[in-house]
Amino acid sequence: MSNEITTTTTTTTTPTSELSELLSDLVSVTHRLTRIAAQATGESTSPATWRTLSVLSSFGPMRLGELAKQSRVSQPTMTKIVANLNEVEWIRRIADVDDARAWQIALAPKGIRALDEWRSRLGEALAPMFSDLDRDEVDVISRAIDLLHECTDVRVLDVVKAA
Amino acid sequence: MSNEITTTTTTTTTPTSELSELLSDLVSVTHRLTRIAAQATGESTSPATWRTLSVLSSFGPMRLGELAKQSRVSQPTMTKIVANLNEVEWIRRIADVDDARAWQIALAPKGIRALDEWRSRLGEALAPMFSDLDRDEVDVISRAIDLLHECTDVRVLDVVKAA
DNA sequence: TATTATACATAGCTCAGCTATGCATCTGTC
DNA sequence: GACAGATGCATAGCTGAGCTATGTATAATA
Repeated sequence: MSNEITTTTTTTTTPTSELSELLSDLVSVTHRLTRIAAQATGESTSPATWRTLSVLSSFGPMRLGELAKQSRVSQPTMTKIVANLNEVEWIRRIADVDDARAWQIALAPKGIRALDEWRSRLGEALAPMFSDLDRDEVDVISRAIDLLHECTDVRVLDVVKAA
Repeated sequence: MSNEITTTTTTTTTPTSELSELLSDLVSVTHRLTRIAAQATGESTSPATWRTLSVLSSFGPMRLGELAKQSRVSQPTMTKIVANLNEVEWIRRIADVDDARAWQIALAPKGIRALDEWRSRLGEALAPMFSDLDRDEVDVISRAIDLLHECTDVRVLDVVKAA
């Protein structure tokens, strides 16, 4: 590494430089993990689709546009994703009683099953790489994921507006 | 869940089912983070390219094929990436003295700078979302990243050794 | 009722990544 | 040392995800 000069000694605040390195590392390792997962499971379904299903699973039915924001894709992209998901009956479109332009997109039983199966496949594919971890280490990762969820879930919206 | 029979009873091991959930969560949150990063920084350069530069930065010069494995892309894809990187002079191709078919791909000064700048941009873009974290929480994430690195890098090292 | 805003759909493009294959070089066997 | 197969990279061509721009229908409002 080339720019290691700026190691500060403060106790509580995290200097931006350090955060930068941390976050870029995270993005790197994370992206690698995604690729490993994709290759290991021979995935044909796009990550965005799984993310969409996850969002529906976590937050319940919502409009297509909202779903697009949550899943971080453009509205036209979400239109495609939803169309595909509809075709395989992983979701249902429910007419919005208050607004004839809109749909509520809801997870269908098949979608729930598919999501579960995906998670299993993912776990099976990746587990061998993580088999050496002990309880504590798994716990660290688990807590980190929770933190990342917190940080990316809610404020996401604010940051998006700013950009 | 198909192969849950093999869950051992030792106290320290983590059942596959839990790992599955954990890992799928990780992949989800991770992918979201990637998209946030991409959108926030208005990235035009592909993640694979940054990953390639990171690998070179961490492990030093290596062959194109090896780089492909490390970065988890196919060899033809890496050929493209390297061609692009070469064009903007972020890497240099060094003829391999032992094998006229091969090149050693090395990070060039411009590439080092570009990588640093990317990390900064990433940090600046994402830092606001993580500003509320205290030292301990940052530490948890940091340790998780280390663990992930270990778990995903292992074979990488073998591959490196092999060469 | 006419105008503007909003929600989703469609069209068309770009680019990353893949497989299949080609070409050059290396390695091993006779 | 020459030929066969293996290996390293390049090229061709395809697919699919994502985007912007725009269209169409409905809402909201003056």
